[in-house]
Order: sequence, then structure tokens, then C-alpha cells
Amino acid sequence: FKGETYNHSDARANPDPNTCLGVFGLSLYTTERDLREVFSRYGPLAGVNVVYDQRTGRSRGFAFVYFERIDDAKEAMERANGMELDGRRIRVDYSITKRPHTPTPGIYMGRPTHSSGGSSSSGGRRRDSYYERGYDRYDRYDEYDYRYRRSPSPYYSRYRSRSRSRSYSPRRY
DNA sequence: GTTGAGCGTT
Repeated sequence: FKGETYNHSDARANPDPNTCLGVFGLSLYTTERDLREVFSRYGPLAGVNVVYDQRTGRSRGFAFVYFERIDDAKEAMERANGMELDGRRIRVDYSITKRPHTPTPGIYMGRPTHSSGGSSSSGGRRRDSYYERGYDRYDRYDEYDYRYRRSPSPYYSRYRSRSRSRSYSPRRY
């Protein structure tokens, strides 16, 4: 028996085993290739993604590593968690999100209405292509995305008042 | 060379 308190309501605390690992606490100078070198020791990788800040273009200090097999991901998670990389203790966990937000198709994805009325049955098959692309696969992760995306980025707040910039500019010649 | 605790864009 363990005295641990398991909070099953917090998906961040208990991510389910997955081939996608989240790596956090990275040095800003750790690159995807560094991660590839480290994590490929535990098995073949399907991909590595360092998350970069869209404005500055620099690393946000975390990344996602994709394994091809769950067993390898499991081993990597256990062994690489807490390891020192580029001077930082990194934290490795199963990712709770899988991919960057999948764009919703923006079209009606319901069942092709079996309305047999028309004599001319125009393409009800078009929908299949979306499933082939796997858009439906990440549906259950959307709730996380929406929660994190709720707050509009505070970085644009400086555009709110244009007049404020006047107080700067000492204007030396 | 900004010090975390953070789950994602092309």
C-alpha cells in the first residue's frame, strides 16, 4: 500500500501511457537534435517537436518526443525523467495532449443523411477523406485545448493604447 | 546565457 494521493481528476498529474512524451524544464538552447540523440537510446522515434514561441522564435523550454512503441516511451519516461540535460534537470511525462490543435474541418461531419429522397445522389463520400486524415482521432483531447486557449494572449495588450508610447522616447541628439 | 512546475505551429 502506498500513502500516495492519487488525484484522478487531474489529467496532468496522471497522464495515460502514450507514445508521446512531454519533456519540460529544458534549457533554451536544447535543440530537437539534442533530444533526438538522448531519447533514441530507448527506441526508434517517430518525431521530436520543440515548442517555440511564435513571437520570439525561441524555445519555450519544453518539447514533445514521439516514440513508435509505447514500451520504449515507457522506458524513456522512467529513465530520462530527472536526467540532466544541458545543465537542467528535465521532467518527462506522458503527454496529455497529442498534437498541436487540430483544425476543425469546418464542415458538417455528421452521418451522410440516409435521406433516400433524391434521385441524384451527389457525393456523400467526400466526408471519408477527413477520416482518412485522422481528424477524428484527437477529439477527446480537445477539451484540454479549449481550456488552455481560453485566455487571449496578454502579449497584445500593448497595442491597446497607442498614446502610451509617447511617454518613452527621451529623444536625445 | 532571464532563473520553470510549463502540454503544442508552421
